[in-house]
Amino acid sequence: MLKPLTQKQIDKLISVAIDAFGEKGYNGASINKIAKDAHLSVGVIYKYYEDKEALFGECVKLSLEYLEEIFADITKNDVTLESMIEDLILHLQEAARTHPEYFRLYHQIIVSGSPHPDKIAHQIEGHAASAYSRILAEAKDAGVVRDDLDPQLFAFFFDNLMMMLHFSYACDYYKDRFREYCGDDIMDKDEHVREQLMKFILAAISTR
Amino acid sequence: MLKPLTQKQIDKLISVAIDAFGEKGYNGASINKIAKDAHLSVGVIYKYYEDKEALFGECVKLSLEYLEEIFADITKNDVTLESMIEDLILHLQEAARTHPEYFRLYHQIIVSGSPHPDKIAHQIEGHAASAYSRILAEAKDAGVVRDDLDPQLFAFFFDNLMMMLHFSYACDYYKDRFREYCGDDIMDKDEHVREQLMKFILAAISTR
Amino acid sequence: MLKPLTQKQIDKLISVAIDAFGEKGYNGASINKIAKDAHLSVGVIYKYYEDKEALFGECVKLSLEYLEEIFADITKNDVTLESMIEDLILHLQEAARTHPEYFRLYHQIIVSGSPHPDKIAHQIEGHAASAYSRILAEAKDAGVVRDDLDPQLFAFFFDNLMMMLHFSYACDYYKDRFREYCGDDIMDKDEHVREQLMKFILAAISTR
Amino acid sequence: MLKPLTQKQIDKLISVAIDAFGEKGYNGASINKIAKDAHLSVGVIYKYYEDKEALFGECVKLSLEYLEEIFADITKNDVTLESMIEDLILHLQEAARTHPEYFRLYHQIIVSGSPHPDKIAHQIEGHAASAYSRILAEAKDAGVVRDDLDPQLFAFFFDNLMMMLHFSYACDYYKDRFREYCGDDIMDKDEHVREQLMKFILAAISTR
DNA sequence: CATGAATGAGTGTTCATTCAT
DNA sequence: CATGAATGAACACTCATTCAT
Repeated sequence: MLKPLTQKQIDKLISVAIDAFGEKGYNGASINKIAKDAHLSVGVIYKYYEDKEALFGECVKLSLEYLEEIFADITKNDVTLESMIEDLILHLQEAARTHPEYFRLYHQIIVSGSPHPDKIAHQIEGHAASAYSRILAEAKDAGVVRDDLDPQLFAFFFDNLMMMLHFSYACDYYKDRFREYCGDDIMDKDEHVREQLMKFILAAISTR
Repeated sequence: MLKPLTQKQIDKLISVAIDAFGEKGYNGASINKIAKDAHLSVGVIYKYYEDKEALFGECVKLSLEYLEEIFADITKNDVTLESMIEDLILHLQEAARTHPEYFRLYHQIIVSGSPHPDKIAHQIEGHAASAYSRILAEAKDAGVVRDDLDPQLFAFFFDNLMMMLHFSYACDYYKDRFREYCGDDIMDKDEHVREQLMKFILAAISTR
Repeated sequence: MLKPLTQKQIDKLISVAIDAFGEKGYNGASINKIAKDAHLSVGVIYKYYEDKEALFGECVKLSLEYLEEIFADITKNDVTLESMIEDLILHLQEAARTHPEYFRLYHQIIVSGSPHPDKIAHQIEGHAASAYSRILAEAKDAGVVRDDLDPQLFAFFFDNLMMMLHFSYACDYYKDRFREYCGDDIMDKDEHVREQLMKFILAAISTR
Repeated sequence: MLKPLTQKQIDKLISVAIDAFGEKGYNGASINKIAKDAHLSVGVIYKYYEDKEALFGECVKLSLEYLEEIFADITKNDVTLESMIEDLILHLQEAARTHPEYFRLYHQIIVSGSPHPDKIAHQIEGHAASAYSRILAEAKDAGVVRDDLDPQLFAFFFDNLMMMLHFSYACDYYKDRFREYCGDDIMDKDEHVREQLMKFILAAISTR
């Protein structure tokens, strides 16, 4: 951080790289093109990052940190289970719209067999997992959640729905699929989607 | 070795290719490496497949056919909604275990970088979507499904859970995530997972 | 010639090969395509010809033999210098029209650095050279040819004109060039060309 | 060696490329081999030239420019028809000796296999054709040229002789042929050749 | 030290040649 | 022995990485 590259330049680099990796994949993205788009020399990138994989790793790390914030925000506000879930969905919808590139990159991690990024990614998964588990444990104690569900599996299913939700707002393929399932104007009905997903989840987990 | 490739050799080629494409993606996989791993010459691949895209296409086609069978099997047995869903989950669990490479390839198609991702992958979606719609329509007619849910969104959420399920058995990243959520031995408890997922889904969709 | 391939098959092969080499050049022509077009297996070609170069050499040899015949024909008829030249031009015009492929191939030899074919080609050049020299020597003795011309250079200039003439009827590039110089309908005025070329040559060589 | 290629290196590259293309033709020449011979990496060629065709194009362009100079030089000196022709022959002899590679390349363009042969080569023709036409038109006006010759065909025959002349000094096959016609020492008697060719041409075209 | 042009291993693909059948 | 599918070196071209400036 004390090196000749300003923070602004690094931010630009990472931002350009996240876009590139997210759109074209690890192999499809070109370091040289990233350098050009970030108005940087290739050389300087290699001063900061060992190789392509390291740059990819950094992008991933930062994207995940961003995602982390979303979850952090939610669990801060101590409210009802229902409002928590609604909040989470709302945040994900908004985040996936304003920063689809982070989600797209997240999606690329899964597919790129790089050994390094995984660790970072799982770190953030861990956060989500524990966040969800906490929410659910509390809800269970409050008696609003049925107790014949394995809380871990529940959190897992829940996160699955959340992941697919944000991918469906951020990634082209999933966007198409979303429209195919729900009609071309589904992307204009965030509230309806939110409401329905809440109904789905609440019914799934609530005591009768 | 100078007379036509045996079926075994072709199978080996396709199997190697599916692995390669599934692991490294379309761009990351190398035809020359595939040839070497399949103990074949590069040239012979080009006798059987016009180009890399054609080989990829063949891999996709075969994977697709395999996935189709799963859905075909399920809807054949005319049974209750509950047993249908159970059947589906069971089949997906088994399929994702015995042929994870098909699901990995499927996943690669979804992330950018593969040629014609739309055409190819939407075929699978189409099959799944219509299978789900049918199941659900029947169930609704039978009055076992609540009617305050948008049927399209419902099918969408349902498919989301199914996709995440098979990816969680087939793709390394998702496998790790699965274990992180549910414990290292979760992959040995298929029945438990199935049972819990059924509970989750049935509660979500059933009339009270 | 006693081998399983009939003479007809060999003829077909050579004919196809001459077309291919003449049109696409040595490198551009494909042995496999030649085999296919000649309804022969690749293998059998390699039984008859050591390699691609040998096949090319054979094509060249046969083409040149064909050209040789033209010259042989002419010098047989003992006539005046004038009629000889006219005969030669006429023959070349006809030959270049009926068998442009031989001339096209001849043209390719010049350009292909193959060491072998040259010898064969020069052989035929030798024939032409001596034919021309003879004609001119006789004419000189008869006093119709000026004697301040080096007979060898004369024969050379004369042959140059003849070569360019047949290339101009047989090879695409030279055909275009011909038309560009003399108008689009020049190919329909063989007699005019012949007459003019004779005037040109006779004036060049005759005693005043 | 990591800062821009020096002009010397580029010149070397083009020179090597012209040799390669001129000797083996467009298809026969290998970019990788050219790079090696020019002591350059393959990659750098592609920094300077879009693709093989572009490199070939540059070689052709330079050769063309050189050939143009020859014709430009000649017509500058306003002299008699005779001296013009002598000048032209002299220039062609010298040029074909000092830069045979340009003429060899020119010849390669003519035979099929090169990209865009028409566009490229006709440019040269155009220059020559217009040069000849001008020369002859002037000569005709001056009454030194007989008027029973089709001026277009005349220019054509004239150019034919000039083309064969320079090819005979530049291309191996034609060189051998030249020697066979005129003796092994013919290449050492440029003046004699020039004188004889002039006699030949002047007699062919002059009024008696 | 940052630069960015040069590098060269690696890519997809072709085709002259071989050799099991 | 003829066949023609298989072979694999070679091709044009790319791009992550290096290093002279």
